[in-house]
Amino acid sequence: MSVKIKDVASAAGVSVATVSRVLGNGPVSAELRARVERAVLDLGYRPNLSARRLRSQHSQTVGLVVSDIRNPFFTGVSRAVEDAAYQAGMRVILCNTDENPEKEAMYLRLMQEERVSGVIFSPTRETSQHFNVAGFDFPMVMIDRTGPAGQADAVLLDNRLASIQLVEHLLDRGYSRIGALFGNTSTTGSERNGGYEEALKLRGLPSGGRFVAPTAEAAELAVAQWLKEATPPDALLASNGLMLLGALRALRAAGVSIPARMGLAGFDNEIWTGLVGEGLTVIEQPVYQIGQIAMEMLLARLEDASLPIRRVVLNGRLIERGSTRGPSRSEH
Amino acid sequence: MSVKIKDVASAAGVSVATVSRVLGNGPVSAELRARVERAVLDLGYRPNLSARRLRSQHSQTVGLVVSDIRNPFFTGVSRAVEDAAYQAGMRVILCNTDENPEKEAMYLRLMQEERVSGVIFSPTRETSQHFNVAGFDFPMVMIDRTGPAGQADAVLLDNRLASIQLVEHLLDRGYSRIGALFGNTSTTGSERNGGYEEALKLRGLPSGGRFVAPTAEAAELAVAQWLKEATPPDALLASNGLMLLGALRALRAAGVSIPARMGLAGFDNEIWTGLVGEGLTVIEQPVYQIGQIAMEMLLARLEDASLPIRRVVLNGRLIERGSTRGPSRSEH
DNA sequence: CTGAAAGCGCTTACAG
DNA sequence: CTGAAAGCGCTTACAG
Repeated sequence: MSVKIKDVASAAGVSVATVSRVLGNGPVSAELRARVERAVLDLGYRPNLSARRLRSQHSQTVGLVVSDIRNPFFTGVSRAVEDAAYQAGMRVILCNTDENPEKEAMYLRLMQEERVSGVIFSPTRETSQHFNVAGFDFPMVMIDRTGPAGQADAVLLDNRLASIQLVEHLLDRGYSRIGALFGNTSTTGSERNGGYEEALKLRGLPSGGRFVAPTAEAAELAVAQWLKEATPPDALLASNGLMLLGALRALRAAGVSIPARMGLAGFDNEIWTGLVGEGLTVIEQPVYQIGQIAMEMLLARLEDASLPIRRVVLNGRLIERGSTRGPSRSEH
Repeated sequence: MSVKIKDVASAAGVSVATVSRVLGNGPVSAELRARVERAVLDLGYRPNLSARRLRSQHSQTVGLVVSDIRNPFFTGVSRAVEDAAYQAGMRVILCNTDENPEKEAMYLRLMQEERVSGVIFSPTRETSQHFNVAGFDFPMVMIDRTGPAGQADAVLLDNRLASIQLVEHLLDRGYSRIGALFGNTSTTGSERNGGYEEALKLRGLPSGGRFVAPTAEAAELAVAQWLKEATPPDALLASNGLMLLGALRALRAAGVSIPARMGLAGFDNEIWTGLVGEGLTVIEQPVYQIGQIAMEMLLARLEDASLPIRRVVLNGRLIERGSTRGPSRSEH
């Protein structure tokens, strides 16, 4: 079948150990090294990574476990993780869990079978509550969502602060009945709701965040219903790109003008948020950096397992656009 | 360290061969099977996939080599490939090549080292021209872009037809000077240009497609310059989602009204194309199916290497939106 | 610096 | 149906 280390050894007239050392940059005389390199090229030899992993007990592989790679946030993160991983000579295995705790469990089992070096994980709230990092042979870095309190490294957005910024921006612009939609499957939703409530309470205003599935469809439905109620909000905050999209669709379908009749703001600076109407006000997350830092933290821990557990909290950036320019004066 | 098959064997009082057979659904008596399964559960045993792969000579892994996972087309494809792969008990290794032939070569070498079962590949034109599928030990399925003529399975859009549909639609709507932007790194761009020229020639109209890097930035620049020329087009066709975005930005920056002063249409039904202004007319690609079919073709070939080489060509779907409603009458 | 030998954790003929 | 043994392709002590 394919050429193996033994073939290279005979072609170069050395032992397999020497070939292995050349490949691994071990101590080899210049002459033998040259002969081996010649033979590798001539034969087109490619080491078998399964054999190498089995023998060396290092898989040089990291798992990336997220809900759906098609969520632009995770798309961006994954690209950063890949870049950093390949630079460090590691492979990435990507897993989509669809916010489903059973799939999460299944993929984590798979990661064990792969004997991955580590995992970068964005868990559902359910999973993060009752699972024990100690039950796994590999370190984990949580991204976007907190894992079990203090058990693992994490890189997160300051969700509370971001929500506060968004709410205060809306209030400054003259909106007063601020509604909000949060995802019900992650800790992120709860944290953002926390900031939202805090900011309103500070001004003595009532809050009324609603929790729905973190999808465009669920958000669209929720907003459509909300508009039919007695006192609908005059501004809406949506907790991720998909939900912001759903909210926008519902408002358009109902003919509610933005920003006059309804202010609209949310999370994730996706391409379309800058193109739609006069633009949607959003909190931009440092997506690429989140992936990059997660990978750095993982590599650091692989170097030194005794490192203290770390949480890196990044600030989002408020991008003000037309969708929050303020309510129409005519209503006052 | 971690529990291995030998531990399970002693715990169950059987040989390692029997444990292996239970795991692989081989012929084992009900009694021994039960004892082994008990032991597997008790010990939390997880087979080591590197060892399994080395011994069985089956990696159960496919490589997915694309230019950038953040291109929504490839994001969608990758999700479909993952889904199909995991269902077939296979793993996916994702590689981003950034339209760079050197990275492509590097990752294909890596695929050899992984001893992948097969690769799903979207090559640059340069790579596809002078590379030999026979030089690899694994089968490939090309997606989105033709590989070396007739050497490998492929699943493609009918790019020529799609371009024709787009051009005829623009002509029907009253546009007459139709410009076009195509990516210069793939066969896809050439094919789409072919359809574009053919459709115009049929009506006796001049064509003038321009080839640029398939990025939003390059397209934006190209359109900005085009607008300054003596006779700019009255409609523009852009060959993928990123270029369509760039074109849109350039038109907005120049204050050119769509669809009155300039019709705009392109490829890829990305979310924002339906949200912007009165919507952009696009050809929708069956993204998920492309990934799904690619994986099916790969699995079929792994079953039977003697299968004839196949090309699956899918039709796009024209979605007519406001951006091509027709030029303003005032000009006539 | 170099080589012979052991062994990583499995699967798979081979016998029985 | 079951087990003892060989071997997948490497790396890594161990001697020299």
